[in-house]
Amino acid sequence: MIVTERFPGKELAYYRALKRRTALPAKEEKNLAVLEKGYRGEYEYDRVFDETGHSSVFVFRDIYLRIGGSVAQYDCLVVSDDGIVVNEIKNYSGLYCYDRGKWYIRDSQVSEDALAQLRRAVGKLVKLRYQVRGQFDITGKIVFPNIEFRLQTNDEELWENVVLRSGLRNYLLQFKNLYAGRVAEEIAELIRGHIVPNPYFDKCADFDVLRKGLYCGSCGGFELENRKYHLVCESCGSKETKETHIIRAISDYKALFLNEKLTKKRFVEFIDYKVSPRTVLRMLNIYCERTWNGAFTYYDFKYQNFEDAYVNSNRLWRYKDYNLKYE
DNA sequence: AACGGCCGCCGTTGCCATAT
DNA sequence: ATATGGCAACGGCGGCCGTT
Repeated sequence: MIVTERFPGKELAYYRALKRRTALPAKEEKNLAVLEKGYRGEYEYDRVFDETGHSSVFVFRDIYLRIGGSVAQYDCLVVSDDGIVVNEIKNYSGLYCYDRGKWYIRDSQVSEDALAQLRRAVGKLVKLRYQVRGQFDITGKIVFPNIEFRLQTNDEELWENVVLRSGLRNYLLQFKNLYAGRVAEEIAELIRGHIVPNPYFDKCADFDVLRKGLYCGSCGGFELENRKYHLVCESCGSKETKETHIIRAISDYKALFLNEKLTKKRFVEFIDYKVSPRTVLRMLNIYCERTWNGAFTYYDFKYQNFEDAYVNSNRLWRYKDYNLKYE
């Protein structure tokens, strides 16, 4: 069963939201593409794992663990009575060569060393196990979920530590035979106790240079006709409720201004007063946790992101979206 | 200088009319 | 029935000002 769900990370969410409202410099555009590709790989891995089934084990997706003063990121941890399996997911594509600790694609060396990362990730957990005098196994694999990935190496140790797309289904199927009882519960509890938010990303966008307003969820256009209940995109004709637009904007605001409080005043400025402040306030009170602070009342989005709020807010939508993208 | 009452500011809420 | 938004009332807080 899934203990922690995977969401697009802070950095990916930040650049996605930023791209909507500014022109990204080439360097950031490239960074965004790398992040998107990585996320697609994790998504593919999750998809196959969901298909093969994980009901008998505990699965942690995309977590950061603070162990002994430093924080390590884990793409996926599988916990059973046997112990912990670490999966480091790399969505590489193309022909990669590995030779004595170095990775190459075509003639250039790859900056990261997946095997070293896996060893570090496992090593951190070994340290944690030592701290609690635990008695369980910790193993790991590098998973390459991209069908276009080819690996060339004579290194036996590496081959023992990788799972290719062709073998992914079979690899994940083995977890069906594992069992999570009392021991697994304890390990899962131990892991849960060390989870921290991603400490490595704390960028904050420049409010003043961002394009203000609301944009179409289908084509991204900012030219919207303001009707009652709906905003209609003037370029593609998609019609979305004001509620949908506001949720999307709250989600973007959260991704863009990590260190900034969300206040109503700031928010209506962010959406360029496209929806009446009265309605905005109602939405904030539905989708956010409010903290009273005298003149400085602020709101915290209850959901991970737009999709999370859109799908998991259990409200009946009297007025529907007519978004061409999803039809 | 310290205290306290008054007032205005600003954000929130209640209520209502209206559109769908 | 429900979403929206206008309007007015409400309430917390800080500043102002007069009194002690």
